[in-house]
Amino acid sequence: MNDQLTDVLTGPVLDVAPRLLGATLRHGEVAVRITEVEAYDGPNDPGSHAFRGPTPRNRIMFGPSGFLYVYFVYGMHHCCNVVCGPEGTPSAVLIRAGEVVGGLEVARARRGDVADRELARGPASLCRALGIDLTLTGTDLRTGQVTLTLGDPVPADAIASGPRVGLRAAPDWPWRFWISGAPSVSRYVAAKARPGTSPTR
DNA sequence: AGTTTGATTGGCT
DNA sequence: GCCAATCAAACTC
Repeated sequence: MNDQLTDVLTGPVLDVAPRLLGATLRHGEVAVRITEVEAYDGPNDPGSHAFRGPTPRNRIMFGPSGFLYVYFVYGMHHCCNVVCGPEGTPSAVLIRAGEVVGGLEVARARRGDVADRELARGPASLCRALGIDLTLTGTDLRTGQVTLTLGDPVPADAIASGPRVGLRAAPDWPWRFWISGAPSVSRYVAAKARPGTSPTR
């Protein structure tokens, strides 16, 4: 079964990332329309978790496209990615933000007292609204508990791009894509400098 | 076996 | 604007 989703996701990550804008990610009742993503290009990308080769955490990225890669950071947050590219190419697209379009009550209960447009604003907030955690890494997005459904492509003139958020490596690559003007798009934050490292001298 | 760090968020000086 | 929270994974002996 070679559906449209598989075909699209198996392409180059820089094509896949903007194509995921407007797509719907669903887990149970909660569904999110994606408004912001970032591309990570495996072995060629010092910002990627897969840059230094396979590990227990990132191994799902080395398999075929169409699976969910979830990781845990800062001792409290989950972030989720869609694995893309051909098998053996560890590329992925980080799902950074979206608007809740289904299961609003459940999402509100998970997120607490925030405005609806902020329910899935930022990658960790999005995972929390959707109830995504480490147990869901490796989920098949065509047949699993978490599913991805493509929307109509967002026109190129409605897509903006810029540097990825919070990266110390390759901070200038403009591999973050978002729907221009969408209120759920997160704010840009530069990586914090490492102590003892001064930019000049 | 011990140390460092982080694809973040929310609360407070 | 700045900084603490909090721990799994990666990295370094």
